[in-house]
Amino acid sequence: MIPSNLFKLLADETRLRVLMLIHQDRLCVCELCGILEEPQPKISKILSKLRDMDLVIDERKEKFIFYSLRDTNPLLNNSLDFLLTNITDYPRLALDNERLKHKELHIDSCVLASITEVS
Amino acid sequence: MIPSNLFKLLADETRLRVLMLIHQDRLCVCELCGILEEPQPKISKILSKLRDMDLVIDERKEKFIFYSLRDTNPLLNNSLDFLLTNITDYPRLALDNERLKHKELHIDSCVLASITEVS
DNA sequence: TACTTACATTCCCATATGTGCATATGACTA
DNA sequence: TAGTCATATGCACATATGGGAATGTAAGTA
Repeated sequence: MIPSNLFKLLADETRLRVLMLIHQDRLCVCELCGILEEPQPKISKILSKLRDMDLVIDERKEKFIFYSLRDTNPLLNNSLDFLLTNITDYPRLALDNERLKHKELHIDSCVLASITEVS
Repeated sequence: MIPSNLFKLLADETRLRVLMLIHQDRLCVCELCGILEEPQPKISKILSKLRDMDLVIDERKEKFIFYSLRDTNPLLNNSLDFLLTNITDYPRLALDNERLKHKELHIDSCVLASITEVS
């Protein structure tokens, strides 16, 4: 992939936040919605685009589909890792990561059930 | 700057090519046009935007204005450095860099004169 | 002062793309 | 088999932004 097109992926704030999260963890759509506080169709469309570009792994577990980032693009990984390393400089991403770590406290109980079962 | 906005800068191919070049060297507009084979207003607009964002240093030498990238944004530097390190994976950028190294061969003689004087 | 050269800017347009709302799909369950 | 929940998709719209052509500006030169 041409580098400017890769950066285009990272140029949308919500999409970047999604990428950061699934770069670190396997997450389903409703978990992402919960952490990011964004509407479900928005998240689904983002994941749909990433799926079309073959950048994610999607696995169904019962009613949920879990997404994680495929480790194939060095430039993508470098960018996300750099942000992760310096996450304190990026408040929004840092907050997302806080919520990721404590995701049980921030999402619906139905999702919580599935998480405990999966993990 | 919010990271997605920084990536937006890198998401345009021509602008990324300009950034890569002035990250490595002090170049005037017509040198950039010569190396990139892009029209002058296009390059000027790109530099104008970068200037507005306070990302470049511009210095006039006689008839020419030389631009270089200001070293202030860690995410920007990390991205450009990564591309530079892996430049063989990015043919277009690699070609630009070839032309940068041999720029005397690719640009107008009037510009050549200024280069030899400056360097 | 007129001219040339390097660079900047304006205007207009085409295009791409993110968003919201509504709805569809598809797997699981009672 | 009907219903529910998680996820996906379609449509319409607003917006942003890159591009080209023409023109403006400003510094140096004859």
